[in-house]
Amino acid sequence: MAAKAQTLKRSFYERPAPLVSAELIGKIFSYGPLSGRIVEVEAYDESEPASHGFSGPRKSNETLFGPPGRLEIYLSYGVNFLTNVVCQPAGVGAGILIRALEPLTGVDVMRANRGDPKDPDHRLCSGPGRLSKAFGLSRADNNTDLVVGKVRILDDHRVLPYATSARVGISVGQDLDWRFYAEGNPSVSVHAPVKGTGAFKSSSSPSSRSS
DNA sequence: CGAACGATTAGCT
DNA sequence: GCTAATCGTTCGA
Repeated sequence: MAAKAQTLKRSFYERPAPLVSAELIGKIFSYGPLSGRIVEVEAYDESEPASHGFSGPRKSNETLFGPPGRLEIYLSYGVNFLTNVVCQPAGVGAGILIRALEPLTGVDVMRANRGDPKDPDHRLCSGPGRLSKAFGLSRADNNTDLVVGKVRILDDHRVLPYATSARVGISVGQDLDWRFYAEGNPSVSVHAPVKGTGAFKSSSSPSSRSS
């Protein structure tokens, strides 16, 4: 029977970020005619320096400290917009970075938004900056409500197995396994493997792997 | 007030 | 594999 997808309720987001993260894997990220299944996320918390909310509430990260169940769009490296889901009760500053989606509908629009006609489907939303661009999300969409707004996260009751690992792209907080991803899914942004902290010998760089 | 850096990505060696 | 692009925020003098 075709399980109909329904919008996640507010209460879904009103829980700790790592817990919500695990349950977000397999859910559907939807914006108008565009949709994609969530296959990779990372949890963040104000209590650890890896978060851009670590230095406390600011005008720029106001959304992150606001009510749960909203979208926070954040400009990274002055180049890319990253999409976050605000979690926890208000004021905690916890969020979830959406890192990758498996495109479901509106693939042609996504490709147009990305501006690369040759981009294969599985790569359109393979990365936090990429999926934001594919969905046309920018700073103007900051603070969008995921429960009653134009962007929704839907549950079609499909369960997707996931694995966990340390988060990527950060220099601190790597001891926490707060990255959740659908193992084997081609849309997962398989970033560089977690590197050691510089204790490797000079000859131990087997970079002979081809892409 | 100036310098440095970041939850990334695309493009070149 | 490595680095530039690009801008808002943070930190130090």
